[in-house]
Formats: sequence, structure tokens, C-alpha cells
Amino acid sequence: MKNQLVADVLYQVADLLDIKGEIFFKTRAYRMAAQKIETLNEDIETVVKENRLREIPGVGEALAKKIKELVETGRLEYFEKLKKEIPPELLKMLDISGLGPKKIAAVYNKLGIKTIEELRKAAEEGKLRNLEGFGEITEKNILRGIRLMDKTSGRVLLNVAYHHGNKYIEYLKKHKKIKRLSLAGSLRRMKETIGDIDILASSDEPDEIMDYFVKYYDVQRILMKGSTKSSVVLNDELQVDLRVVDDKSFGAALQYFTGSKEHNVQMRNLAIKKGFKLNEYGLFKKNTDTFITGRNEEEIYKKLGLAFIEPELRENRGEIEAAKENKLPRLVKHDDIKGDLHVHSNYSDGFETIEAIAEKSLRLGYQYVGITDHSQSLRVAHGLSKEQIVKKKKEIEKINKKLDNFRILCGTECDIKPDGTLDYDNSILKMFDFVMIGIHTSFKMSRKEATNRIIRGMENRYVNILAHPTCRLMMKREPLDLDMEKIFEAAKETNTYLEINAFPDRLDLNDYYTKLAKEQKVKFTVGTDAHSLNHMDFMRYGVATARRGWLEKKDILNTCTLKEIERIFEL
DNA sequence: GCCGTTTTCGGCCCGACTGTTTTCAGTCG
Ligand SMILES: Nc1nc2c(ncn2[C@H]2C[C@H](O)[C@@H](COP(=O)(O)OP(=O)(O)OP(=O)(O)O)O2)c(=O)[nH]1
Ligand SMILES: [Mg+2]
Ligand SMILES: [Mg+2]
Ligand SMILES: [Zn+2]
Repeated sequence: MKNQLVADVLYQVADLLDIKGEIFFKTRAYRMAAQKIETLNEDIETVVKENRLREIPGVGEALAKKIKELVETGRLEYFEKLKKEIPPELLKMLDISGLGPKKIAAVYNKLGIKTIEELRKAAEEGKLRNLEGFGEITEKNILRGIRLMDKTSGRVLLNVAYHHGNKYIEYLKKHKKIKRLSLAGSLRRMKETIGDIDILASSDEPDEIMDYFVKYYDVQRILMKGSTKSSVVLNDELQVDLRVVDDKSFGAALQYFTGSKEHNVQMRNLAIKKGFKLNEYGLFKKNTDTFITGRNEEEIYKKLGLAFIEPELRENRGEIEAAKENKLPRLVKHDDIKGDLHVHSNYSDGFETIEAIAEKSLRLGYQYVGITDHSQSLRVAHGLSKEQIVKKKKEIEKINKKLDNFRILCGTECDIKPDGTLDYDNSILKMFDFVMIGIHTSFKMSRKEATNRIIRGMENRYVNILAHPTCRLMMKREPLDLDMEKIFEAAKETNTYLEINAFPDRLDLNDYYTKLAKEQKVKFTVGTDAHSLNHMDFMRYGVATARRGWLEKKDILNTCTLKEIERIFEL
């Protein structure tokens, strides 16, 4: 799928046009179209072929022509010309915090500065302060921005932000004058990576709260501090934003601060259409500015004629339209999960005994757990031989006898070899209570080869689950190049459940593909891929991803009771 | 550049903080 590629070009065009000084609304049009294409529920190539580009909201005549050219030829003449006019190296300067398109244009036009190195030199020599709108402090800030560029421009995995965020919340909770408190932003939406931690509080004494906020033990420096909004940077360079509002605005502020930005813009547009104004202080009558509501988030959605939209859905991927028609999914909840079907024991590369895993599962309120050790040829992961499988089965039987209303399932995570055959033959596969398959070696393959490899694996009659379908490792390894529509089709044909792997650097399937697959009637399972007991708590990130993919309880295998699972696996 | 049950032209989400100004532009959320 070229969707991301097309979107990236449009975002770059927007940035270049910004620096060129084009009017704001034009560049925003490029960005809105890019966002729509990025989250489109089908392949942009199909849309181009079928001449349906104009059906995408935000794509008009001019953009449709450019997108068509880009998809068909892999090149956009307008973009190439623009790059000759505005040096594309300037785009890197946008990553310097405090520096935007206007200031970049100024240093380029007035001083001919094209690179960050030239910019640094000019700032050090005090050559920037003479420009209109620049001063000595601007120079200092630019220099610091350049120094911190590598450190601060990155995003972190959801679990990292989750722990930092909740620790900060615990600290803030201790302040007596905070009335209500919540995580907000991408962390409340449980996005797979987090740019910064956003926190909202309500209080009558915002200044006191801000003083307390910046005194947190882990604060490295204060970026800004006002009476409604402050930002700090933690020692590991993670930024934290705090907004403080009056308690009667808490709901409106939570709606605002949870985002996403695109969701907010659409909400505010809807408000305008209905004769209101929506901001972080409340919902107001358009003309008279009379306060209508703001205390609770639910009220905001209700007054706009919408069903309540769960934070995980607020990405402007059709949730507002669905809320209008009351067609939102009833999202799966964490306590719908009845078991974990992807856990490694010390039989392969896990750290824990089967007994310890079973005990942990009971503590989590599960009815079953699937022990899925690696298969024989994965030597580095201590894959199991036939003899070891027999031994493991015996041990599981023994422990199961001791447990009431709980069952350990003897599974496997069988490797899919490059040719699509499985690492165990059928005589071994049928020994397991269920079979999960996955790719663990030879990732570099053409799209066609990799797609066929997986489909061939799923076609084996003993296979129940495809683990971590795209094999991506965020910040480490790109996903396999796959024809996802074909994978989804095959999953449905062969009755194979697609895993949402909950391990924080996998989250694979991701939210986007999950939604796509659901639209093709695929079924799922959420597994943690745990190698230690703590890893089994990763389930929350898997459930969050499922929710972001619009999944309901009935879409997910491991929301089934033990009885149902035994029927499905024919045990 | 897009869009339209009041518009095919004139709107386009709305506000906080900083540093530069002497009333506001730029950047960010
Ligand atoms: N109405 C409106 N709200 C915005 C805008 N920019 C940001 N917000 C709101 C929605 C965001 O979720 C929230 C926090 O902003 P962030 O920049 O931290 O974005 P977010 O947390 O969604 O993503 P992140 O992972 O931090 O990059 O503030 C905007 O331009 N307009
Ligand atoms: Mg954020
Ligand atoms: Mg933020
Ligand atoms: Zn695996």
C-alpha cells in the first residue's frame, strides 16, 4: 500500500509551502488530505484506479490530480519543482523546537542560511538578532534547540510513557487543591507511541498547582510555566504538559486535551454548524457566548448530538460520523479477557515455570492460559523437540489435575519456514491443544513471496492463530512487506485468528490494520508474548490496540470462556 | 486548496505562552 508514501509527500509539500509563505489555509488543505489518506480504509491505488479520489473528504480537483500523478508515476512534478525553489534541507530545521516556518523563511531569505550548521554558526556569531522579530534570547533558544534536537525529537513506546505518566499522576494526586485529574493526549488514547505526556487537572488555585508540578523529582528543566499551562522535560528527555482549568470546565478541557487534534477540529466544526462554539472551557452559544456545558466530557458529546466516543477512537477515522448514527462499536474491555494464548515458559526461551505462569493467570482472573513455546529449529530460542513436547504435555496434565475451573493449554509458536512450510509436521502439530504460527527468520523477502509464505502457513489444517502478522519491531525492524488484504482474506478463508501481539514494541497487528481486518470480517486474539510474569501485564496494551481498531468482545477469541475455547479448539 | 439544505466566494478550530514589540507575531497545544 502506497498510502503512507503519498501522505508523506503531501506533508512535505505542506511544509515547503509554509516556508515559502503560502497562505495557512492552503497548506492546511494539504495536511488534511494527507491525514485522510494515511487513515484511509483502503488502498489508495485502488481509489485512483476506480477514479474515486474526489470522494475522499478534503481532496478536490487540484489535489486529486497531484495524487493521481504521484500514485501512477511514483513522482510529483510539482513537488520536484518546489524542492528546487525551497531547499528541502530547510525542512530539518522544523525539528528545532521554537523554530517554525516563518523564522526559517527569515533566516533563509535574509541571510541565505540553508543548513542547521550554518544556522548554528550565525546564532553563535550574533547575526540573527538583527533580523526583525529576533533577539538575543531567540538566538540562545535556537542554539539550545539545536543542541537538544536528537534527544527531544523522538517518540517513546506506549508502556514507557504509561509508567512515567501514572507515576506523575500519583505525585499530583497528593496535592489537596487538585479536584479532578486525568491523563490526556495520545497517552489517554493509548497510541502505540507517545510524543509527550499530557495531564489535565482542575483547581481553584492553578498557580499553586503549577509550582507543585514543576517541583517533581524527575524534572530536568522547565520549558514554560503559565497559570493554565506548563511544560517540563524529565531526565530522560520526555516532555510533560499540564493544563489546569476551573472544575466546571474539566469535561471540555478533557475533551480538548485528549485530542486527537484532527478529532478536535472536526468536533469544533460540528459545533459551529449547530450554532455553538467549542473550546477547552466549554460549549457555548455561538452569538451570545452563553455557557451551555463543560463539567463532563459526556455532556459535550451529548449536546452535539453524538454518542460518547471512547478516547481510543478519537483519531478522525470515521468515529464522529458513526457517533451521529449511533453506530459506534461496543469496545472490548480489559476484563472481557479470559486468558492469554501467547506465553513462553522455561521450556523454550521464557523465564518462568508453567506452574508459575498458571498461578499468575489465576491472579489475573483468567480461566485458561496457552503455553506457546518455540519450535524445534529456532535454536536461539530453545525450540522444543518432540521428546520435550511429550514431557511438557505430561507436566501440564499434572498441574491441570490440581486446578479447578482453570486449564493450561499446551500450544506452540511454530515457525513458518521461508517456503511457507511449518517447522513441525502434522504428526507433531496434532499433539498440541492449539497451534500458533509465526515468522522468526528470513525477513527479507519480496512482497509476493512473504505474502504467500504466510498464507501457505495458514492453510495447514492444524493452525489456529497467526502470531505478530507483520513482524515489525518498533524502532528496530520494519514490518514485512505484505499484501495485507490477501492476508486478511486468507485468514477468513482458513478460519485463522490474527493475533494482536501486546508486546509494547510489537503491537502487531497495529490499530490501523486491525480496523481494516475487522471490516473484512477477520477474527482476532490478543496475546502478550510474555517471557516473564511481568510481561503478562502487557495485555492492557494489546486490549488498547484492539479498542483502537474498533474491536468488540465478540471479535476476540480470548474473551471466550474456557468451555467455549474447548469447543473451538475441539479439546 | 476545499467547500456549500442560508453561500460557487469568502469563509476555514481556538487559545496559551514567549519574546518581541509598543499592540502582536510566531509557535505550540
Ligand atoms: N483544538 C486543537 N487541539 C489541539 C491542537 N493541537 C493539539 N491539540 C490538543 C489535542 C491533542 O491530543 C492535545 C495534546 O497535544 P499533543 O501535541 O501532545 O498531541 P498528542 O498527545 O495527541 O500526540 P503526541 O503523542 O503527544 O504527539 O492537545 C490544535 O491545533 N487544535
Ligand atoms: Mg501528547
Ligand atoms: Mg502535549
Ligand atoms: Zn514469535
